[in-house]
Amino acid sequence: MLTMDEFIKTCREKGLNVTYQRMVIYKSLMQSKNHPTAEEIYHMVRKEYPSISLATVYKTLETFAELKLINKVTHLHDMARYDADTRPHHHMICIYCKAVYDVHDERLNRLPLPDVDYDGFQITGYSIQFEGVCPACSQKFQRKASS
Amino acid sequence: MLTMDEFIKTCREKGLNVTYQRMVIYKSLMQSKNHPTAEEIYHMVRKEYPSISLATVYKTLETFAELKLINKVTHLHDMARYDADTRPHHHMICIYCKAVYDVHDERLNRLPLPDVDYDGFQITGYSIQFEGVCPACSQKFQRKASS
DNA sequence: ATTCTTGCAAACGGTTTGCACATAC
DNA sequence: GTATGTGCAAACCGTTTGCAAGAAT
Repeated sequence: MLTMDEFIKTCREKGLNVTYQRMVIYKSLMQSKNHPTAEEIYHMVRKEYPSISLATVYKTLETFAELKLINKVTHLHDMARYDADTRPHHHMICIYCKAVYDVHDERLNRLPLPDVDYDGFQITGYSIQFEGVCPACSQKFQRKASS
Repeated sequence: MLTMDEFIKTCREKGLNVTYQRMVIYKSLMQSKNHPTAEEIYHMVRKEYPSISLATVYKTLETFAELKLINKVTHLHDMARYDADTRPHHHMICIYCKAVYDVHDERLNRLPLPDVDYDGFQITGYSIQFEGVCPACSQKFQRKASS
């Protein structure tokens, strides 16, 4: 959540050309509260810059996310994944290979809910996504880092 | 995670015909530890039942998930969503309209990690997904329930 | 016999890609 | 001037759909 000046400075620092498109896209995302999709951002941005292309929006968002300027909320969005284990449990996702492991830990099933009624939102349950590095990728990564 | 007998019984109870395809798909998912995709299940199932079609696998998994026989791990998998707020925070997802709200609550940022080194998996962070009903859908739902 | 399910192929929709042109530096 | 980014259209790929044939009840 940067000011426009900070955004421009950060782009320069990260070796990213500062274009009008990038500024408008960042501003739109910053002003939006709903975690919009690329298509939604495209429609917002077109009001201010009608000639922008959808492909540019996709490329720009992906670039921002790689440089951690923004976050992709949906880590595992590429393909649906299923689980036959319907007990309440949590998941651990390898940031490299996207493997999903189960976390069964009773303590995590008794979190205090943030508020029974948060902004009028009625919470019925939750699940925790842990991020990290799986054993296999940990090996690869160490090998890569030490070579 | 049902035995095959329980699975058959549950299908009958839920008004689902018991077919060989459904049994093989459920068994494959049950034996798999990696939260497989539809395509992965398709390949596993084909070893035991080569003539099965990918469309059947998709339809079957969706049917199972609707009846809560299995879980879809990826709730928001349909489209990528982005967020300009890079501070650590959590999300609340409306199960009806899939709207995503932010949850900023300091207490939730200090969870005890399940184990520093869980099965060789190095955890670097986490985020919590709360599920529930947003104010707008709550209204719609109440109206529907009381009419 | 009726209803539900399957398999196929075609359609769909979100996302990516290749490439020529334009822009930032 | 060179490297980088943009826009367009086509390709891609995971998923869904319509429908005729087949299986479960």
